[in-house]
Amino acid sequence: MPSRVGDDPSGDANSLIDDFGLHIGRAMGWPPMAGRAAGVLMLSENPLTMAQLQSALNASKGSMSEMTRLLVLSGTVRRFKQPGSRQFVYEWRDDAWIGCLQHQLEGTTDLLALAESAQARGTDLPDRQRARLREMHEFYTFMVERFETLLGEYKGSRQAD
Amino acid sequence: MPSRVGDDPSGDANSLIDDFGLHIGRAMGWPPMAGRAAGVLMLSENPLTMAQLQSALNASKGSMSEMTRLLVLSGTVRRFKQPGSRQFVYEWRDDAWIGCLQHQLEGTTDLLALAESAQARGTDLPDRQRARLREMHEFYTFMVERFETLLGEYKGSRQAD
DNA sequence: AGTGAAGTTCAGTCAAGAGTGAACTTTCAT
DNA sequence: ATGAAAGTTCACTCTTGACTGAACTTCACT
Repeated sequence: MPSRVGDDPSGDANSLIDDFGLHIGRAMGWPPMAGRAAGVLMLSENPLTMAQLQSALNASKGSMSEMTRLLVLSGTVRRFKQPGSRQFVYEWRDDAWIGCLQHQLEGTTDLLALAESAQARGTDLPDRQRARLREMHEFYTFMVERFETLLGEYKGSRQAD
Repeated sequence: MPSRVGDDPSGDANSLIDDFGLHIGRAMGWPPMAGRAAGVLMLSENPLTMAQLQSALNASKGSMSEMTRLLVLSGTVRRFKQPGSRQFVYEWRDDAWIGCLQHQLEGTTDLLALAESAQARGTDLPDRQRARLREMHEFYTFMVERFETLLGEYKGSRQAD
């Protein structure tokens, strides 16, 4: 079972891949496999076909289909066809981290929505509880606003390169 | 099975509790039960004993022990004894959201550590891959720094009240 | 239109993790 | 010191969700 990474099939590179799987996967709310796929693509010189990804990760075709779907959806990976080829290849995007930041913003926005709904459903509660729901709402309002700023700022800092 | 929330045992309040369980629990990397417990405490007029939490959530003693441990550790809930009582009570903290923000900061710091380790392990890779690892490192450096600012700012905005 | 390769879907299997409850330890009032 | 109540631990069960693989669909070239 060859599992090449870049051109270095060492155990080191593989443990790095697995670390990505565990940590980035968890951070993004992905299954471990998606994080590992992200790691492989990040460390690959060239775009990879699904078959290459599959053998690098020692995984099934079905799983690869799902993972590439997730990665493309998240904005971290680009999917395209090389001219004259009938199969897709996948490549880590230069602006991948913008996608991750956007993803965090979306998650926070969902929690803001929950806070709003909670506040709306709790109008007839005693003062203290209403105050708590208000604090929650204020917190997530603050967070969403700041995340938006952060996203703009990060995009800007990259264009300045 | 009485599951009172505040003084309103309606289905509405319970579905709100379950929403907390699903969304906040997920956001904090907790099991659903911890998020539900957080919800009950947030919506309770008075501090609750473990027995009260248990009956509100219709859960086991062992589970309550673990959940209160998580919540106290996260900094969202305070555990103390009322004078003359032999049992602990649990109360949602005024500064609970600071704990959540700190938690996010810690998660991001872990990813920064991963990025550093990845960069260190990838010094002999070709340019393109090294550049990707550098971008990852820069991204998480940026995020940790900004989260720290955010935390300070949020703390400040609360003191101004 | 026909053919084979590429990609997707989905029912089933397997593993990870949440929750339980009984046994155990700690704590405190007497 | 003793005993009852409070709290913790842990082996087990049950649920959830990740991954597989075979059947199916889509696509591009002839």
